Amino acid sequence: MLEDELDQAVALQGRITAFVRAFGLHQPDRTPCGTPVPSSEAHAVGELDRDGPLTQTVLGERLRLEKSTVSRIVSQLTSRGWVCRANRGGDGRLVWLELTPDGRRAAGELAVARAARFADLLRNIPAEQRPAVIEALTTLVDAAGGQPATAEVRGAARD
Amino acid sequence: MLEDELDQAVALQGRITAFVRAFGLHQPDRTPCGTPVPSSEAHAVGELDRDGPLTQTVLGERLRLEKSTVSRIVSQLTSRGWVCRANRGGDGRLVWLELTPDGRRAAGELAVARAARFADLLRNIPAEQRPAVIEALTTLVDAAGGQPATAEVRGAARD
DNA sequence: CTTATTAGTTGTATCGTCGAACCATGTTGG
DNA sequence: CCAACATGGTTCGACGATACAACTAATAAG
Repeated sequence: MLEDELDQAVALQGRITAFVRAFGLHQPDRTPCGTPVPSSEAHAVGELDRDGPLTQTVLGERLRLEKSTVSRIVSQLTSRGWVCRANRGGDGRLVWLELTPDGRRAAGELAVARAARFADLLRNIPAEQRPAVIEALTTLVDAAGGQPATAEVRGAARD
Repeated sequence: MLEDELDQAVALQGRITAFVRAFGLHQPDRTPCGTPVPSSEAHAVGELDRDGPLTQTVLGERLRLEKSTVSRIVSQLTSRGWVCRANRGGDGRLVWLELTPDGRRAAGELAVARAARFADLLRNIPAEQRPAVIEALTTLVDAAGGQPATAEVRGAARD
């Protein structure tokens, strides 16, 4: 590796860890929305709200979580009355997940809280730099996504 | 809020959550470095390696963690033989943290693993875009840091 | 010298995730 | 047609990460 590239890697690492810490991505937070919602559930709800009914496996792929984890999250959401598990025809193994009306309402409230949080962040970025920041993040996601966190790679993540 | 700003906030949110998922920032991973190291410990070691001896409170500020959490992490690191707690003179309440030789060695190995991980990421970004991405992340950290995750704000984090 | 204040520790609770073992349901190949 | 394999989910057990509250020990303030 060239010197420059190493420097850049170190810089990138520093920026990302700094952002994780500064933005509080560390903390196992509950999102406020009437009743506090664990963030893993909020993510799942958001995904279901965005892209209609999904099977658990697909939801897991979207969230990049193990099927066992997804199963648990979905159980919590159903006991909250936000999601219903259905076995609609065809393949009897598939569990189709769909938001209930309550779930859709909750999804909306969560989206608002989320938007507020990010709007605050945005407000601290000079307007003329905003498009560049969003663009850069897109690039970053592409770079990270092309190389999904497989078992071998996954180990070094996050540090 | 203007329409544009809302759109941007939504875009920003989408990009950030996508990155968190794609890069595996979710997963409570162990970093490989001979023995697997929990990532919270890896962060602490990295910080101590970078900026000499620190007190626990200061380390907590750097990592943005509660003092109780820091205390626990440090206990794990000392039992691993990587950090020593010292009561060097002056204020008898302060616990000074310093890496042992083993700790420094481990810090080095972790740094290498980390660098490799980020170098991989970087490799997927076209060379000419790299400086822009790093620059954008710096902007983002500034924006997030100016508005530290205080108790009230913290709730909506991460979602 | 009594009363804060500050640094850390310990106890308790919750969240978040994984991997392995297991059970259905489906699919495939003799 | 049935045995062997594959696939979607569930349950179990383990561990990591974090917060808050209650507590101790040391120091600073009055």
